[in-house]
Amino acid sequence: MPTSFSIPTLNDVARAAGVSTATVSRCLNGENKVSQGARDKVMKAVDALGYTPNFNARAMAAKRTYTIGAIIPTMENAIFARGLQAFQETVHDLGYNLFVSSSAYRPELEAEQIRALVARGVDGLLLIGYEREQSVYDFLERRGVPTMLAWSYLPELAHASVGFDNRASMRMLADRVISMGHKRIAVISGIIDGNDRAKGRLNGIKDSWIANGFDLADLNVIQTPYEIENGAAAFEKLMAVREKPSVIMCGNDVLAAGAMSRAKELGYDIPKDVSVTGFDDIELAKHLHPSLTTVHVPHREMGGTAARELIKLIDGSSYSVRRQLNVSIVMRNSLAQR
Amino acid sequence: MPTSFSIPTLNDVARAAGVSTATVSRCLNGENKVSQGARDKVMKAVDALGYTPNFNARAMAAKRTYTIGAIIPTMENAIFARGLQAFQETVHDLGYNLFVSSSAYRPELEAEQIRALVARGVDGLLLIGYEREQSVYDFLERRGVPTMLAWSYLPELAHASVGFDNRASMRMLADRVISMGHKRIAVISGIIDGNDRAKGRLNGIKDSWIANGFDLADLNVIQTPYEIENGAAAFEKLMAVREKPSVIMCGNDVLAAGAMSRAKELGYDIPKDVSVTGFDDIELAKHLHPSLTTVHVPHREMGGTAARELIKLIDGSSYSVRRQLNVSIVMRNSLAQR
DNA sequence: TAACAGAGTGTAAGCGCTTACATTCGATTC
DNA sequence: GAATCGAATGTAAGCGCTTACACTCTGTTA
Repeated sequence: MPTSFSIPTLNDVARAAGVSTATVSRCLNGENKVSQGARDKVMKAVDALGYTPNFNARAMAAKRTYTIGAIIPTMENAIFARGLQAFQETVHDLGYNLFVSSSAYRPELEAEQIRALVARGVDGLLLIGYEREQSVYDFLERRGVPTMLAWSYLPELAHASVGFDNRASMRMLADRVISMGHKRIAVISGIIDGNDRAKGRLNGIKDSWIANGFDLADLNVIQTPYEIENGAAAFEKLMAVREKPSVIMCGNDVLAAGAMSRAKELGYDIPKDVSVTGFDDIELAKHLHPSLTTVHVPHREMGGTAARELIKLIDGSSYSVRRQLNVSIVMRNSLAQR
Repeated sequence: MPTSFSIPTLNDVARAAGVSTATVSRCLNGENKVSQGARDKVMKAVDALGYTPNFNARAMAAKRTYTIGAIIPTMENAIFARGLQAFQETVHDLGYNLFVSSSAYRPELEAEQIRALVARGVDGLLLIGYEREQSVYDFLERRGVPTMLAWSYLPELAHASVGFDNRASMRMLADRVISMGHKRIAVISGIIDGNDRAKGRLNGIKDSWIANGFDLADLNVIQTPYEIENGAAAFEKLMAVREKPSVIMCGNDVLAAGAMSRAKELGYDIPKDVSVTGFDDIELAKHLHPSLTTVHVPHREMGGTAARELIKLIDGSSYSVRRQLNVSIVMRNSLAQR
């Protein structure tokens, strides 16, 4: 008999309802081969005892957790917020729970978190980007954990993924910028080491720069972590040269927001004195002044698709998608003809 | 003998190392009563097999998970980011893992997530604010799950908490605003239903308003979810009256950012035509133009303290803190004398 | 030299579930 | 009326760990 101090178990419920543990379990798991009478008794007992199934025991016996893990590089800014929100809503609708952790852009921390999540028996995993040690992929493979990669797309990628081509997208924007007459471009990039998205975006600019006949040596680039303040500092540094750039292209909207902020402080008129571009099209972008020209990423679509496809994988589908999403340039007021 | 397809277990390691499962377990859990020889054999076997402990089994046997759960209202904007980051870093340093989920400001979702987390055997819980159904607290009490409340402070609160007095803080700001000569205040508040922080902040303004001899009927308030766009829309609505307010006080910096954005679009000069204030002092606040006058909340300190105190509770301390943190007004350029 | 302490190790009993398999029993079939 | 069937239920064997308890073997102590 359970004392008032102990947590009720399946056994307690079974005893209270006068049925076997198997029947209780079947009830709780929505199997249909339980009579109405038994079902009623069980539910009454569950309520009376305030029973909640022990998840760990369940996971152990069933080897299924209905839990998905997601590891994102940061929660500090809005970059992943919208996509993750959509991912979360979708997995929830499909009957799964989501656990999120953040790796602070550190590969070794990500690896540790992957192990922790797998050890907890997650049914599937969402990871951002594709650039990580082979050993991580080997581990995932060996443990048979379905994994979805998002935010990046490479046609030759061996893994299930839904994302966009960061390099081509940024190149598209750079082509546009150059076609508007800009001949002096400076770049505020994210840290590219271990970050394929940042690397792709920077390379996209370089591709365009070279293709348009410029010299790579003339392309001034600063790498800095994605924080507003860093964008501001980088802007100041890039403008402290004799031949000032006519446009500053930023690796994402957060850096661009920082750049624009410092620009105003220093008395530059955007876009008359200098143009600024971003990437991502976070909510803030259109509320900046002037509003920010950037690359729109369909974050919600990406999150939703990633969720649905990952769950297909979990359900045993052997076809692993590689879906490329379309991005689009959003022309607003921070970029002007030169 | 484990096939190449099966996941290695403690048993496999024990067999490979030629010791008992108890010895392996003791090794892995850092107990000191294992001889160096045995330890070496075990570690070699662990490496060779690529063994990772099954977390669910461990949780079940040990009734301890070294995992803490946190449920925050939203990940969509930066409000909770800094505090949560500090919380996460601190629990990590103390040997715990953190699982985060977001409730989208919906109490029933929060309750569901609390149950899920508790069922998973988290050792402790971080919750935002104090306003929730008594049944939730009863459940937590019954299950003996140490819980820390943050972002709010009420002296009469029965639970462990570390936060600040939202009402007094906002009142302090409102007093300051009124002392600067403002006689027509309008408010863009968060949704107060089920949100004690938003409610406290709004009441703080009302307290000040009344104490300074004004009529509550003259205080124009709009409630809206914390999103930039909503702040913009609310601003427009509040300004569309004959007697325009001289200052718009916002429930947080996100709403203020939206308000300022729309203000510029509509051609208002801040702070000459209308002043704007925020709350939280997120990174964006000082990068807005003009920079935003707001209430600085020591988010990192709050997160760190919450983590340390929660873990004390988990470790059996019966003293549950109720710590009030000091906030401060940050005077910047969006608020002017009137 | 006998008794004993203590360090290192092993044995095995759970932890709270799910589920394969066995059992029961009334309804149906011939 | 016997044989058969299927739906509802029960029995009990794990799932992979931790840990109380028992045991062995040194080195000490009286």
